[in-house]
Amino acid sequence: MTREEVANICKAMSDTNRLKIIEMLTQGEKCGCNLLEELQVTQPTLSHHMKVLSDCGLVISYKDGKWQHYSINCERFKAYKEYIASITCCENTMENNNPKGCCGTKIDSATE
Amino acid sequence: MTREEVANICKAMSDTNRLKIIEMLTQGEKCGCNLLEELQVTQPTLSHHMKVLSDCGLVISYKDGKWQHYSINCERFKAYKEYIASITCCENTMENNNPKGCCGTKIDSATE
DNA sequence: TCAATATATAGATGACTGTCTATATAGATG
DNA sequence: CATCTATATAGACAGTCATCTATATATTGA
Repeated sequence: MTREEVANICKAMSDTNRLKIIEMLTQGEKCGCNLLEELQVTQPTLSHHMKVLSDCGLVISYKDGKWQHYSINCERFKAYKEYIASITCCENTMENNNPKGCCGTKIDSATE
Repeated sequence: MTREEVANICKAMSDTNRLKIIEMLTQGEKCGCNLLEELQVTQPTLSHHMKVLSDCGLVISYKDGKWQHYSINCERFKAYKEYIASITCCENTMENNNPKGCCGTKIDSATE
């Protein structure tokens, strides 16, 4: 997953309404009208949010009659989780040297 | 961590330059001039990015002479990781019922 | 076929964002 | 003090975003 893809996913998740949608989808797939009931937005606004979530690959959907069913794209979200997990801090620096507390590791290179 | 805080962190991470900065800080703390060397932006733009990362609590800094040292706020980032980890999909739904593949779990509630 | 329902698209608008140039502030050094 | 270096602030600008209203499309059911 490229840095740009991660940035796009983060952008999609940078809205509280979309975060709420993702949280709801954690419980399993939902159709648009189900999601709409829980959000204080109009239907076109929800449609816009679902497009944003779909475009970055975080959400997948299929049509079933007049309903559009949405769910989290597990594989895609897993890749995102792995990127986030790779952002370490205390985990891998405290072992080496830690002169100034939790994150205060020394700079190993030059320029100082 | 509230949904709004998560959204703010995601927004801060929704820019490739800021993601690169975070990746660099994974190796340990860095001063502004170190970061600037690796990015194709002007110094005021970097300053802006560091403010965004600081304002959402993802990055902390201290002044040392004329240098400003930045590092990842471990606790804050850990809380973010925990939120992301709580967004489950296959992990907890496949055990129950899974009629349509990976994410196609049935809706347990009403409205259909 | 007609009406109701679910969803998408088009277009508008006010707010926010990433970037720049210009300038200010502050510490280090000769 | 004067100069260099590191960083921050101010202001501008083009682009993007979340939201709305209005409207179109598509499916279901009487």
